Amino acid sequence: MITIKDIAQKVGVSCTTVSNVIHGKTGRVSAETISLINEAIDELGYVPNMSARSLVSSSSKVIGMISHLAPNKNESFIEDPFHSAFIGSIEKILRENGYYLMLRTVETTADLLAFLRNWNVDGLFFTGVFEDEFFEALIGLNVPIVLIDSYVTHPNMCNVGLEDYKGGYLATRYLIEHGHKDIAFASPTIRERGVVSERFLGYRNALDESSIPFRPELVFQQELDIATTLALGCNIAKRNDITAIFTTADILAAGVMAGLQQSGRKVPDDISIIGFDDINICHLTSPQLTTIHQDAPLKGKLAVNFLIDQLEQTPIKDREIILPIHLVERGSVRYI
Amino acid sequence: MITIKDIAQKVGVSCTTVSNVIHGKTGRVSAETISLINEAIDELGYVPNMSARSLVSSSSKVIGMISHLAPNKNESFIEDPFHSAFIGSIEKILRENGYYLMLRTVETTADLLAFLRNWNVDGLFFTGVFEDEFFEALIGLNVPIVLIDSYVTHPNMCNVGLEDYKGGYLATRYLIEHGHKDIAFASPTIRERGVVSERFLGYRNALDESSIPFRPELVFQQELDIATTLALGCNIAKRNDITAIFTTADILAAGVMAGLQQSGRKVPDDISIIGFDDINICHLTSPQLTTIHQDAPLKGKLAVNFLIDQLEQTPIKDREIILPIHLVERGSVRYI
DNA sequence: TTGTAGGCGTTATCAG
DNA sequence: CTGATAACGCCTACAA
Repeated sequence: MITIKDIAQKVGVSCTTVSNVIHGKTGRVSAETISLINEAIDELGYVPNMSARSLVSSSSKVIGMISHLAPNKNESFIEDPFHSAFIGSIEKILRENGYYLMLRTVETTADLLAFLRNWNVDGLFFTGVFEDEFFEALIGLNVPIVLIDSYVTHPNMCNVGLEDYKGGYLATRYLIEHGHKDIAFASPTIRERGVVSERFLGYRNALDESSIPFRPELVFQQELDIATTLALGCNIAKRNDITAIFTTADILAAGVMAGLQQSGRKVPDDISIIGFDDINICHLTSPQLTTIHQDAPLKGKLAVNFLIDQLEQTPIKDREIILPIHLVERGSVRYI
Repeated sequence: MITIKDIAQKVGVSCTTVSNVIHGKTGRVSAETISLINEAIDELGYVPNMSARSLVSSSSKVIGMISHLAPNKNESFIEDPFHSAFIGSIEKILRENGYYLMLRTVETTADLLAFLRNWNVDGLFFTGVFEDEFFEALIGLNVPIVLIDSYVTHPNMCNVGLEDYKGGYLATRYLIEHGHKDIAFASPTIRERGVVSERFLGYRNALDESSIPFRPELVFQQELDIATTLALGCNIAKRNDITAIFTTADILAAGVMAGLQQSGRKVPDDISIIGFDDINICHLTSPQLTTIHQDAPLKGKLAVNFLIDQLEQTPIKDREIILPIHLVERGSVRYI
């Protein structure tokens, strides 16, 4: 392993000088020394030892992308295909800024704390955090945190989110404008202050606005795994009191649509359906899925920028970015 | 930050003893001291500093999951939904064994080398490596490497793969048994010694075995992004000389099927199609996709076990595991 | 403009 | 059975 010492020896200077040059503290170093050092670095192929740096500087350049799992569940890190969409985008921008991305699943607060201290983690990303004990633990941490798709805010954190309420509202109004009155709402569990509850609110208000009574029996909450979503489609297929479904995730919409079709119902002839996210899958269903579009890579990018601003102490104007959504018309909704 | 020193002081022993207890070198420590130390560790919430460990022991417990990107391309880390499926599985098992997972994209060999030395990376995962300059660089590394889905082998590495040839063969024979003769082959670029070329070989041999002449014009190679796969479906829809398609990825099959359907062709009435992987998407198409099944979580699990065996110097019998595949009949193939 | 020295938290060696 | 001590690679006062 080539160390700073090696290159200091080769050039005939001290470690300090080498270190200074590496860090651009070039004010008090002769131009010649600088280029000599840089040459040696290239030649010997010097690469900094991050562990040593981390040890001495209490900054590690390690960013954690945390998945908070319920202790009993046996899920994998990336369940929803949408979730995984911006990990790539995040890794890319972090890397370009000299950071490293660790993926880590934690079950308890203690797990998370241990992880942070194990590596002197510089910053964290979370998605879909709720206002629970876990969040309480988060706010005590003195590590920059960026929350994605979370409706919990705190002066210590930044948030990147979406016009979820508007998305729910637009989707529902769109269905209403197409003559639908019996509109189901399908989603994962609606949790207080979560993305889904915002979308649900949009749904409710669009209904209210058109004086369509809200019927609790048209709200379906379940997991996002394929089997469950298919089953939901099959169940809805048996009923005659639903003409349209607003679904809070494309993956859910696709499952429900498949369930409906496998039960002999036609989309959109018998039942209209609208999704959320605008992931690739929208193009794979027939008919293609009408949905609420969001820009996942941009979300990732903004999240990283937030984190980096916090890390580099760049003064941050806003601590929150709400990305716009818009409706994309495809073929899964019809006029009745 | 609580250090080993803190707990040594609290208990009234030396750092050495604490370190020894932590590492289970408990042979020469009194039972009382041991429990005292363990209590203090719990009470003070001691967590090891991995950087310090890494610095002194030249083992970091960091495992890299590397994505090798062509320098110009602007892809994200996880393009194929199948690819992402076992990252979760890998993270889980690594974690259970005391390792940490870093995601990293590299463009050049130099990038990779720098990353390895930055963190004293203990081991690496790669997927879909070919026999190119990049691979040449890999074999020079003295780091345990597990290759996933790669048909390059080397005494220094372990491989986890699939019965790709058999998969291609079974899929094609299945189509032939259903009366098809005009069978297209759709895949990403067929590269020498790659997964796809093995599947292609299976396709060729199944054809040969039934004395069906191979027609190069029925081989379609393109990217896996949705737009391209849809376009392929549309193109095939225009032809009348194809009754069935073997596709080397479900995501591709789904796109082609959608393209066909959007062009007014019926699956499987007009054209039969069979996929590969058996990802969730198979259940979302209508008809559901007949495909070649593989067990992605198991693949991840075996890959990690391989790596850990290498890391812990466990003697390894085989350096290669080929996972079995089997055909799953659903609704996208019909008799003609 | 450059060098010296101390220390970050941990482990290993070797002596008590 | 236990404890000093040096070393890992790097950074930062402070000194020259």
